[in-house]
Amino acid sequence: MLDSHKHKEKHRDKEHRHKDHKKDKERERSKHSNSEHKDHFEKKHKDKLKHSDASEKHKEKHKDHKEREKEKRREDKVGSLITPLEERYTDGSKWRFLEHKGPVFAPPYEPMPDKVKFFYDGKPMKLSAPAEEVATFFAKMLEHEYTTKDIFRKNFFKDWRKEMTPEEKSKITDLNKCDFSDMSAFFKAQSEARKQMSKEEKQKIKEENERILQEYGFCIMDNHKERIGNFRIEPPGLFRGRGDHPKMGMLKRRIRPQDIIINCSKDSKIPKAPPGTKWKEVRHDNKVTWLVSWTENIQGSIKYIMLNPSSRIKGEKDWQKYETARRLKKCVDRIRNQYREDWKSKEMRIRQRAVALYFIDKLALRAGNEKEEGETADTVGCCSLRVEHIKLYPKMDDQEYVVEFDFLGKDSIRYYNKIPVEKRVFKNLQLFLENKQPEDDLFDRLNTSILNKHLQELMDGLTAKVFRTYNASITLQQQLKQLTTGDDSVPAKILSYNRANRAVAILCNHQRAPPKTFEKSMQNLQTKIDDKQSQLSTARKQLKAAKADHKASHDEKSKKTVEVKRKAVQRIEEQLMKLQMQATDREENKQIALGTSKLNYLDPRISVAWCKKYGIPIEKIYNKTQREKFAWAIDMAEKDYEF
DNA sequence: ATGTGGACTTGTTTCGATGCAC
DNA sequence: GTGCATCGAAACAAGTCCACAT
Repeated sequence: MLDSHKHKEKHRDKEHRHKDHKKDKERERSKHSNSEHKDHFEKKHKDKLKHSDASEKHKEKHKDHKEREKEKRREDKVGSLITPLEERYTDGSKWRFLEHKGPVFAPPYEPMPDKVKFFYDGKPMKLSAPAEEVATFFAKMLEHEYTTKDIFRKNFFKDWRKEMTPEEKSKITDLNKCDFSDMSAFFKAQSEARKQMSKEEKQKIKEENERILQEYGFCIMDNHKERIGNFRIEPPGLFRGRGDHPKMGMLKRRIRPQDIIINCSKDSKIPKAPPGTKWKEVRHDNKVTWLVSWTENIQGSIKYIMLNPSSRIKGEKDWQKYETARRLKKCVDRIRNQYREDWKSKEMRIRQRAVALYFIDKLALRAGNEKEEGETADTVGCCSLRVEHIKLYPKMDDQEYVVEFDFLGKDSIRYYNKIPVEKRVFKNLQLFLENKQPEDDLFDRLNTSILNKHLQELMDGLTAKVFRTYNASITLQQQLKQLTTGDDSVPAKILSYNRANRAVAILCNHQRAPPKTFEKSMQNLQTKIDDKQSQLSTARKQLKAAKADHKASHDEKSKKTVEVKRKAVQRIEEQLMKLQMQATDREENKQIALGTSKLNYLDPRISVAWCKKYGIPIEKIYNKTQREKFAWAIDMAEKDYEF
């Protein structure tokens, strides 16, 4: 009794300190960003001084003016981006005013035409509307591999039966006797018909979508009209978990207004629920960023409607993330020395923590939270690695102390890697493995919460995932420096950029299945290259002939011809080179997905600076959406930006 | 310490528009 | 114009991390 009381007391005390500490943290953070900001502008001014040269005074003056304009714009923009963050958000509030129109619901179920039949045990059977709707979900997926999986079928059938009338329930007892093929064919025809629609019809649908977007796709947050990310409620259907998910095939039920929580400001126009319905709740919580939420029935988790990545609120958060990673850059050496020291600790928990952190740092592994067994696919991250996921080889080929990793990570993507490690790490791993079964935790004295608490003490705001961000961004920067050659052509530079990006994607294990049409499209490209090559040799011959002709005649006309031919050769050479770059890029990219790292791990200012330094149009690196998401960086970074 | 709900980021897959060769 | 490959966007699943309760 007494003990537990004491324990509580201590705990509360700790909490207090924790909270105070947090306030300090916020202040600390503000200071940081302020000085970053000042640095940024000071450096630029210095540059300008250096550049001013008497001979170029006029030009410089003009540029100066333009620069000033630009700078002012940037200052305004950055000002609006940063200042409010610091002034307004120290209390944790995310906005002052929020107004929106609520979500767009999935269209109601449209019963199938009577001519489309469902067969049970070979005989046609008319289903009640609710049972029929769920049947259509299965029918629509009939071509998909999912429907052949046992768990999927079992879960689907169980949930489907819940929607049936008592009569249907007693009759339909075996999924194998269900024939959805007619329904499936109907949907295939339907989607075919959609593709065949006339231009006018397609245009009409497009316009209607645009109208809905205009009405529901935007909100007002603190004086700004902002794009909403996902304003449509997810329609009902069958749950498609990834990997070996124990819940695949379960019915994802239809979300109704009475399931919806609306979040907006008190003084805004409150969104109206559809006629005859009511929201579950309307709240006014400005400590969160979401506009709409509901609870999903598969895992019981909450889903949200939030703003688009281009919004101020997401942009600021993104910017903050990279600033944290840059602060890690400043102290990463210290932290690395520290964990190397900790490999020698007499305490097991500290050794485990240090080895895990080493993996997170070196291999960019994810933290690895515990998951509820049986609720999701069996996947792991660093802290949740099990004995069965690693193998130790004291010697392998010509390397010593090799660790082989083989496990399923996020989204059940396989992580396979063999890496030599320091002897001390290896010895520690051997120690951690002692007297354990394959299914036991490798780091039995560690979890993400312990690790993150430790990291927090090493650096304010540091968590496991910051290492991924940091290592990804620093790798991009180093690789760009290493691979880019100043006098390369633009396509060659872009190949270098993609290679740098690729190094990061490999580090983060962002794999992809080679596209189904990969071989073919590679061949097509090769044919193009071959064609170009023969074009080139023809053009070269023509140039030679023209030169000879000119040598003989020495007239103006032949001179012109030589020039024309020379130009032609040059053009074709360029085209050929571009194609070859493309082929190389595609081949190297066969099993690598660049998108995720580009979007989530690479400080966009590195890319912006690189573009500016080498005169590459930003459009070659970022598409429209990406430019919108990274608007803050495009505006902020100069050619000398350093991560 | 441990568990749980909640909020937010990160990730793959699917869908749909676009552009290109024929 | 047609069919098809490619690409961008939407959809939505699956992580991380934190606060709070016990």
